[in-house]
Amino acid sequence: MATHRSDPESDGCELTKVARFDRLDSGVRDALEAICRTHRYRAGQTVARSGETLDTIGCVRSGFLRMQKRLADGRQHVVGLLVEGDMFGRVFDGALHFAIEAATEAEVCTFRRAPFEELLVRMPDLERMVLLNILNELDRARDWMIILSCPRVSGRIAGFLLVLCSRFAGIDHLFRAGRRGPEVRIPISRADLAHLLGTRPESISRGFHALAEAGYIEILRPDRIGIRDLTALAAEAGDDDLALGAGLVGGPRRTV
Amino acid sequence: MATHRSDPESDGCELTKVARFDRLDSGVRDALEAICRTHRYRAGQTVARSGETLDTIGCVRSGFLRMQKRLADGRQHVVGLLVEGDMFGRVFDGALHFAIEAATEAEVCTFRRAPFEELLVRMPDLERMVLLNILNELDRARDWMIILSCPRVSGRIAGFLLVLCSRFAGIDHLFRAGRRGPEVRIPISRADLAHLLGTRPESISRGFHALAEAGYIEILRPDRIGIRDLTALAAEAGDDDLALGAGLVGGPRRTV
DNA sequence: AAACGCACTTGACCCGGGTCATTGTGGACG
DNA sequence: CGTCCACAATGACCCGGGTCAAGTGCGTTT
Repeated sequence: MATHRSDPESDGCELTKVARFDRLDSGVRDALEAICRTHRYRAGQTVARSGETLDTIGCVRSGFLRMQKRLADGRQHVVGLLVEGDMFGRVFDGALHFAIEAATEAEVCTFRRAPFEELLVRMPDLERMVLLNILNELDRARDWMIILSCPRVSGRIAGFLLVLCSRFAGIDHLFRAGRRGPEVRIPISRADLAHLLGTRPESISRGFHALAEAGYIEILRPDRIGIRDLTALAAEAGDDDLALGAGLVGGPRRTV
Repeated sequence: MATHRSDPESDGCELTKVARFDRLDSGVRDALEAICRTHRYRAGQTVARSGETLDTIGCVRSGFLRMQKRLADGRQHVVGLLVEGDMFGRVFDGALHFAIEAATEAEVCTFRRAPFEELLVRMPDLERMVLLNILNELDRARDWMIILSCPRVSGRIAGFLLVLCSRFAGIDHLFRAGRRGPEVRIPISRADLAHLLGTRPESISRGFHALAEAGYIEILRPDRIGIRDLTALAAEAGDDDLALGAGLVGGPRRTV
């Protein structure tokens, strides 16, 4: 990691615990462990700046990172979230086109770039995994474009909730079955959500309350939403096949 | 290619003419040529349907393809354009998540999938190229999200024009230096443009004329736009560094 | 040359949401 | 226990653009 990164603590790293790596054979994994370090970030800390050329490849172990681009007019747009298991950084080349920040407390493990790329060349399995990872990311970006294309803010929120549901299922501090249906935790503020969905905090607020009034969701707390009608949400998002469920935030859609 | 594809004519293929392949050594290229066929499509023809599992990897030789997703509510959203040199289809796995149609007359060459993947495994250079291609696509998708995030339609149009300019520079039937500045050809209809930019044809029209009234562009013909003030366009699009210029429609941003 | 079709343009109307301002609300801290 | 502060919610206002409906221009047909 570049040194300007307000140096979070750092220590070793057990890759076996990261789902995405458990298919690799242990030789590859051992080689990875050797060039891996773990870093911790507090919410709001910068992980990488736009334009920066990272000397590492990163992998999120816990928490959320957001990728965002600051625009000339001051607008700031989030182009994606990174959650547990997601990788970032550029293999073989180049500068980032967006900044990466911790959206919540987060653990990130990093591989030094040169040895990582060497490994890539020597270990086709690993290169294959990286390639599939990137394909996944591409799919998520496209799904995200579909969500953003929704003309009404409430539709975009609905799409986002669907994504959260499918992504968080199984992670019990983010997704639980309440007595009246599933509940998701929104891990980011209204302001971040607004950036994410291309709108303003006020409209996010209005959107949530519109969905609540329609009976599709229940606002248990600002950051805790009860899902009451999944199908209606999908319709609101304009999603025909709940395909968004696999969208935006991580989750391998295919395996090696 | 799957057989339902209203069979365009097809013949051999000279890969050396496709810019993206000219860095590969001739051995790899010969191997590719052996599994390559060229197909021609008329504007509007379907190249691949959403959900279909292509048995080929494709590469655009001329013209435009558009990737689009039809939504439950009838809306239809374009998630990207493919131009000369761009590749599509999925290596190693999976169904397409969107349909691919010819936006204009187009030539496409295809590689049968199984032998292509075999080549990938045997030829690291090729796999590297494919990986970089996908990374490029990802960047373009993110840039496109930035354009789509622009709240005003005129800003989105401005962003689109920037992309066209940078992408078309050098292709003289699409981009020429007129006496009062560069001129780009818009290769698709207002209706398509509306789908692309997440709006309606009427607003596209109004947007163009707003930019024209501001003096940023001149509408020589509906499909032929004179660029008068590149900087103002960039500002309108909210782009701080003209980064969009390398966006959406193809164009390797990095090389092997 | 007249008629037709298609794509683009223009106008009128109205709703969603951006914007600004104000008012809750809950947690941290003295 | 009260103060402070950040965030969320709500209200008022107005502009952009979605929508529906004509109108225009150009190429093609007969």
